[in-house]
Amino acid sequence: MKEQEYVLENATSFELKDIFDCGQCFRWNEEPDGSYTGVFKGNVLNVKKVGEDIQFKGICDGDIKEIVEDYFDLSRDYEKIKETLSRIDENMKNSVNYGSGIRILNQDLWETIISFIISANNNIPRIKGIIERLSKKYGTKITWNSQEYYAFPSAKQLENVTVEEYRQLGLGFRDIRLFETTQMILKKEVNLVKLYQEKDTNMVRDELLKLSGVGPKVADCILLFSDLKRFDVFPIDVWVRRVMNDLYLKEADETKVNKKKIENLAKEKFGDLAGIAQQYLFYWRREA
DNA sequence: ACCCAGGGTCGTC
DNA sequence: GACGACCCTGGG
Repeated sequence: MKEQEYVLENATSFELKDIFDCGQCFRWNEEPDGSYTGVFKGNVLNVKKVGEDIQFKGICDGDIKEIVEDYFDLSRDYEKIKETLSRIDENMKNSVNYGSGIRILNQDLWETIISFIISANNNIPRIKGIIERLSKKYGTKITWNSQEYYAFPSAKQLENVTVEEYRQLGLGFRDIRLFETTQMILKKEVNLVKLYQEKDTNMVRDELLKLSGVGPKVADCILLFSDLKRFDVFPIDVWVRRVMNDLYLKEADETKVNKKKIENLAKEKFGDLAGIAQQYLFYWRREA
């Protein structure tokens, strides 16, 4: 663990605000100078955009270049993805244009599972607060630039945490779900390592659905936003339901729109790119 | 003061 | 399959 730097020159499809505010992650915060600092996979990193260059610096558990290339999904051709999606229709063209700097991060699977269990029927400021308190109380401290950061706690670090302690942290009714899921993972009732080896996305989803607090929406978010990295999913939340109804289905009462109908439409329109399409649409509808 | 919604899931009917 | 309950917080 030592301080390192890396510069990605002439970056395309890489806007800090789009990446960190599009709803996929909860631990990146904007600094006064417009850069962002975050904690992930035991690293603390500051990311700054200067012209078309992206400057990374921080303390990393490994080689910074490799860590950045993996986490920021640098090997994927987002320009091509955007081109494909833009050709679908005018709506997609607009949403892709709005969130043109989005990249889907390769986040730690365990952290993503817990984070999205916490996200259920919750709002983003509160989700961030809960995760921060959880990390501060049970995670490993990392000091950088004389500031203290806390890594997301491992399953092992949460092994003996009680439901009551979770409740005190402000988890609300999700306390029991966090407790049960942690125990299931520690006992390998759901084996996270094996999830990476399974090719069929539906098989992986079925495994994730065994976890307490993981329903269809959360499972799809885990599949898309973690380093499982499946793009052939389409997480449907209130915002996506809204935007899909406004653009395509046009039913009077959006809350009564059939989920299966949305799923089928997404599959038909976006195919293997449904996940990333969802993210452009979500970000566009929520922010614009 | 009061009500409502927020990246849903779960148990019950 | 539909329905209500669920903790907590910020905004109207």
